[in-house]
Amino acid sequence: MQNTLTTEQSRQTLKALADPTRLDVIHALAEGERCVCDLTADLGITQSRLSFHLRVLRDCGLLADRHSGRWTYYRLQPDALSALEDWLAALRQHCSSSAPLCSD
Amino acid sequence: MQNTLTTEQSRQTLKALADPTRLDVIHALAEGERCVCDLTADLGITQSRLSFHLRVLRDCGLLADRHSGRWTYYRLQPDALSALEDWLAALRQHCSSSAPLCSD
DNA sequence: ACAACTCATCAAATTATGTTGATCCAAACA
DNA sequence: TGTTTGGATCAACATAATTTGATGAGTTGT
Repeated sequence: MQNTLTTEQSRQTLKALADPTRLDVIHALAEGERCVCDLTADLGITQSRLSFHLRVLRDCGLLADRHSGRWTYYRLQPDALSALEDWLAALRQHCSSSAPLCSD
Repeated sequence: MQNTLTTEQSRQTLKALADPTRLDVIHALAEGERCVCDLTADLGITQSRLSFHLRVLRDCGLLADRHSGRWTYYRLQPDALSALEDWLAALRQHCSSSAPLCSD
């Protein structure tokens, strides 16, 4: 329940989510785990390009992977989204606490 | 209360937050409204560089500005953070709903 | 062993972002 | 009016992120 993300981790996650291709990946995985070759077909992008984005998403914890035979399956880690929500909420609360206008 | 952010707006906000200088700006403004010259001094960065980042933050709705005399004051818009939280929560719920593993 | 398949990784090319320094405009003040 | 100040904007440069195409490593099936 507590927010264990550092500012740097949050920044990496924000950056990871701020890309259209990666959001497409996330939406594709929302329906369930998929192997890379299926994702490549679903999204209509090249394999190396997808591999690049999968790595970004995995590195910040948004995805997890699993190897089986010659396939690699990727799945979402919703906890990473929760952690980011917590971090954002803490930031917002800090911002809302005291924000007087300048008296000029 | 409802989330009115489009995917594109959310993406812009995520991108805006994913920058160290801009997070510094947000933290500086958490204590209250400030004029650009004070922010320049507080953050120790050049004026044009700060102006660039203020624009990014204002364009995505995280900041609002106010002109008085020859000064421009910037302040946080915590609602923009709330809206992003809502968008993230919706994304997470969509992701958590049904995510079966592949049977292989 | 060989061939086909899945996927990661690398270098090179491309594109997007951020920084710097100069310039401009408007407001204030002498 | 001339001068200074606060701040935005622009062009040029610097840096970072993404895309592409090629290569390689591991797996499966023949």
